[in-house]
Amino acid sequence: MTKLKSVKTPELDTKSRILQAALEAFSQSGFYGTSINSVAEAVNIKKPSLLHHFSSKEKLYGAVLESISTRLLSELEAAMASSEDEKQQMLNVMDSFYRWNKECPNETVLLLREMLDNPQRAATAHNWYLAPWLERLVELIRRGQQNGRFHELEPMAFLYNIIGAQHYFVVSLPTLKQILSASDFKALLKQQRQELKSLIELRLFK
Amino acid sequence: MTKLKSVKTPELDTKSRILQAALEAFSQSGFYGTSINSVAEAVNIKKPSLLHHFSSKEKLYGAVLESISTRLLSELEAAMASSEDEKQQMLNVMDSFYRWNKECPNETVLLLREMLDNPQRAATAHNWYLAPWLERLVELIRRGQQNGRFHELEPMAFLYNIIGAQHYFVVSLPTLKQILSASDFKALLKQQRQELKSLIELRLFK
DNA sequence: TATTCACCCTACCAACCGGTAGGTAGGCAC
DNA sequence: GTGCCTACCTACCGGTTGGTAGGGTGAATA
Repeated sequence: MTKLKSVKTPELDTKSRILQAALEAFSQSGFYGTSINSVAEAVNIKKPSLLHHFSSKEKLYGAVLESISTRLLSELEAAMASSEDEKQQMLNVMDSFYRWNKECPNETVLLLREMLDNPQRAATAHNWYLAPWLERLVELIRRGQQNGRFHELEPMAFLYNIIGAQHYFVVSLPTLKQILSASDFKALLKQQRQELKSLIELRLFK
Repeated sequence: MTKLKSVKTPELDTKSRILQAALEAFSQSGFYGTSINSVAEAVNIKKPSLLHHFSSKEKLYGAVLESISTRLLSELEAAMASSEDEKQQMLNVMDSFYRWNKECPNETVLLLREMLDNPQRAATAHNWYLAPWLERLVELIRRGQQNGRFHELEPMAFLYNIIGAQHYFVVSLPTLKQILSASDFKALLKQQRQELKSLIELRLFK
């Protein structure tokens, strides 16, 4: 088991520090690969003290997932409220998704892991993390198509490819970083973003 | 731990049956979530007998990865040799990638898991499973661009988005299957494939 | 016939897992 | 003071893990 680097934000209370360390651990090693002991060590407490705050490993894992989910949802709401224009709204939402990926790669990875480990739970109806994003964006595209501003295409299939491309790119960044030189890596980051934007504009916008 | 259904192909020798069961187990539960005992049970032998064929869990895991890797490589060679025309070659390779995803979702999932679990090992230079695909396709696109048959774009960024979209779609199929009705699911399968093809033709082909 | 060897087994091990029992120290209310 | 709370601790539990030791068997080899 790799030792986790300790979380150094003493201004947070213990519970938040546990959540933070757990997010990092679960995203790096997965549910089974993470021991609550290692999480406890990362926040400099003993295992029973951690279990005082979260009564079981499952509960801790659930709390991490929930904190991600609520945060992601509020991000979406903000992005949707930003504009009235369909094209701009579309770009804003994708931008918001990109920013989340970039700022919280741990969360991105963990949600993908959850989908691999537990597809049935990940899919429990409205709990699935991508569901609200897809729903809102499908509506948005349909609206744009009725207004004659978007090309005719299957919104779901299109969105899944775009979001999937972005999602996959983010989770493979650690690998790419090891393969490419620093300058190539940085260039690819920019190019991928631009390329994705081109795909959206070329395929969706009239 | 979920019990694995036993592999019922008695014509294979034990070693191959172990590999097969291990692939399924690792892809479903990951390295830490899989016990070699459960793999042994799936092929109706005891744990020490499994360890007779693969001397450790790591070795078994490595053997599974290697068998996938060699298979994937031969798939690529076949696809590249299929045509001289750049456009057709491009479509053939993507088709080959698609077929692999479809026929061996376990392998697809496992390789993604490996990237999440162990980015540094996954990236060990020429071992990375996508490296040969990307290399060959980058060359192909460059050639097409010189011939004036492909649009000017950054091959790597374009390819990563396309392959990422396909890859991500495959690993989320189990989740999607639980969310959508059977007919919607089937329709989405078709639409996504068509949509991806449209993206390639629209963005790359002149 | 004697020996080797691949294959599979039972029995066992130390290490680690998630979780519990029970106790201590300090803060706050009365 | 007493009582009660939160936060943390040490010590321990049963169960599971990856891996080892060593024995049996049957087919090939000398």
